[in-house]
Amino acid sequence: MADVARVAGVSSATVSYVLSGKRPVAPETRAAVEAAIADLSFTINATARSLRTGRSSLVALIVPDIANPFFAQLAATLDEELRGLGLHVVVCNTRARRAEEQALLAEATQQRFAGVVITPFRLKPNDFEPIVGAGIPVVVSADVSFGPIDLVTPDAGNAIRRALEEVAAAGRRRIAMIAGPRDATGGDPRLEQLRALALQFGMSLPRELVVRGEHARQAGAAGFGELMSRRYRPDAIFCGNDVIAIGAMDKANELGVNIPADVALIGHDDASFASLVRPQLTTIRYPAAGVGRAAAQLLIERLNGRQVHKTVHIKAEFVARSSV
Amino acid sequence: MADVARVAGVSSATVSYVLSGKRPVAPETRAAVEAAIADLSFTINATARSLRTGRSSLVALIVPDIANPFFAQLAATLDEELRGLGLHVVVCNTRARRAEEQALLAEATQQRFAGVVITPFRLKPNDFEPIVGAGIPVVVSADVSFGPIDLVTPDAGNAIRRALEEVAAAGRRRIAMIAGPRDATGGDPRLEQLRALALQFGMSLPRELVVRGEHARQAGAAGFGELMSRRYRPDAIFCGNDVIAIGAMDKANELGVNIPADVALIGHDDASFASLVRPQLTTIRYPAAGVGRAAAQLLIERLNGRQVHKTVHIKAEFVARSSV
DNA sequence: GTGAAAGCGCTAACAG
DNA sequence: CTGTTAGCGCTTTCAC
Repeated sequence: MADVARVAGVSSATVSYVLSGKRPVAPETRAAVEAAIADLSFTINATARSLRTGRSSLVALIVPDIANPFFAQLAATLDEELRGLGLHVVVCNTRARRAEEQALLAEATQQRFAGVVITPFRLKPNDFEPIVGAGIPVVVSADVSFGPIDLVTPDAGNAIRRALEEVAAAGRRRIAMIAGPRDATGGDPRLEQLRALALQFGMSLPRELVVRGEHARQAGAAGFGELMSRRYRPDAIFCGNDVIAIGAMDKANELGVNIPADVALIGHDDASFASLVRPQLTTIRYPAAGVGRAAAQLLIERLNGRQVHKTVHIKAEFVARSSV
Repeated sequence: MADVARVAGVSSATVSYVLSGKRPVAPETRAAVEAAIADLSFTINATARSLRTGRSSLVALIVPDIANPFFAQLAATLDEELRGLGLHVVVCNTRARRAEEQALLAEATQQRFAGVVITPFRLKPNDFEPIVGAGIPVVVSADVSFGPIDLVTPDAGNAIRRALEEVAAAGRRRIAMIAGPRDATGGDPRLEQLRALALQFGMSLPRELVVRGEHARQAGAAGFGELMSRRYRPDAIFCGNDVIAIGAMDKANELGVNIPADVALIGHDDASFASLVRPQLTTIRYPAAGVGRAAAQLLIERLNGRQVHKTVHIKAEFVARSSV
């Protein structure tokens, strides 16, 4: 920048103002500066700018698995929403591991990121104290609250009710669930909610019909196999997410179990592949794009100075396809 | 850091050395510093460090569509490979638009990123001059070369030959392709290569059996519809990638065209959903994880000082499933 | 084993 | 409309 100033015969402040437009610059001066910039193929140093202004143009998106289409879509939407403000999305994979979640939060703090959007998996509310203390806006996308952190969370009651109606209408009574791991923070709200609502429908979700594993295809297959080996076999299985449901389908194929004739299968999220598999997956749609937009909105408001906590509920929706 | 130094009763240089371990520090001094750090919940400012050292810990991954499972997987792998070196991946979506590709390259330059991995779509080789001139290592993952830039590229000859064998064995002769857009850089090598090899098999790929569109599901559907409306109907359709192939399947369902009885369908990439759809998609597998590892490797070598250009070929592989 | 001090490249008062 | 200048917070010689 000093070089540019010299070549253009002006001060470096003027160069800065030409670049930022934060104060008027005479046309000839501006032209001279622009010529010098082109001549020297000068590129402003965003690092120096960030140090000086204390503002970064990077937002971290911290998720358990970027290869999961739900999170990939979330990343795409967030990017789309934030790009207009000159913000970029740094995607970080935690593989659902607590240590990596912590490390990434610390990293975001060190980098003085403009903000963080995170789907925590094994983090506890007080893990957020340092980053919040550092003044970095954080938005959590999760089923459970993390205290004072802005939250985007599903409102799935109706969708689950609709699913149960459908299941009941098909004459099914023996509900099971392939849920997430026991040590995920907040337990498994999807499980609790399903259990509560099932009771209202006169069905039960007994402990022995709940199996657990990671949110992975493999775990879905294992879970399904386990449930099929029970003396009391379920006739409808809810899954923690669609990836698990796909794994369950894998195993059903392998075992020659017919879906939905022998057992109904209900996913969660409506990931892009849910309508691709056969039978097409009946699922609780939780729209990644909607979540991304809400998270972006919340973040932007914080960036604009909002101080009070806010929660946004995103309505989930029952999508009837062929697996029930 | 100055605060920490004051509280610990040492100089800020010492604090820096405690943090970096770049020179020995007496145990008591170190303890005092660490206590002060904890007391003040001090977090090092990565921006200031970057400005001073001229090194960033961020690598940009610039792709046409992060929601495409191929690129999502690429992102995940790159992250995994680079994390050990303390590098983070900034995922940037170009939506295949030249203007966005250019803007993102410029942004990476301004941010003085440690490196860039990019799948260019409408960029020309000289678009890379500024960033390369700025000394930022760039790795391109593409079918065509971008001159002096390190390249990860498919070696798909055998896989395509195998596909053609299969098609020929099924008694099919009328090959078609749903290719990418005409204005993509380097034209469409997948098309050229298919055409050349088809000739060797005594089949032809006439111009009127090539339709074009974006690498999107919608475009695949449109392309399939167009091909089905031809007087000279194909009996085997190759697709530019799996997303296009899925779109073609959508349309086949809609039109009541049976795959593979009426027409065979061959995808490209083996994206995660290829084995999920019914019929399962026969495809040319181009392994995203392999590409990611190769790109990471190339980048790391550059970071370690390699100056000479390098190209890595990743073997593609024919995956026979049910759509042929 | 430790400290003093220069300076990375920029922005934003302040002054004219 | 433009210039001067003081740092932002760190790393790294150089000196002790």
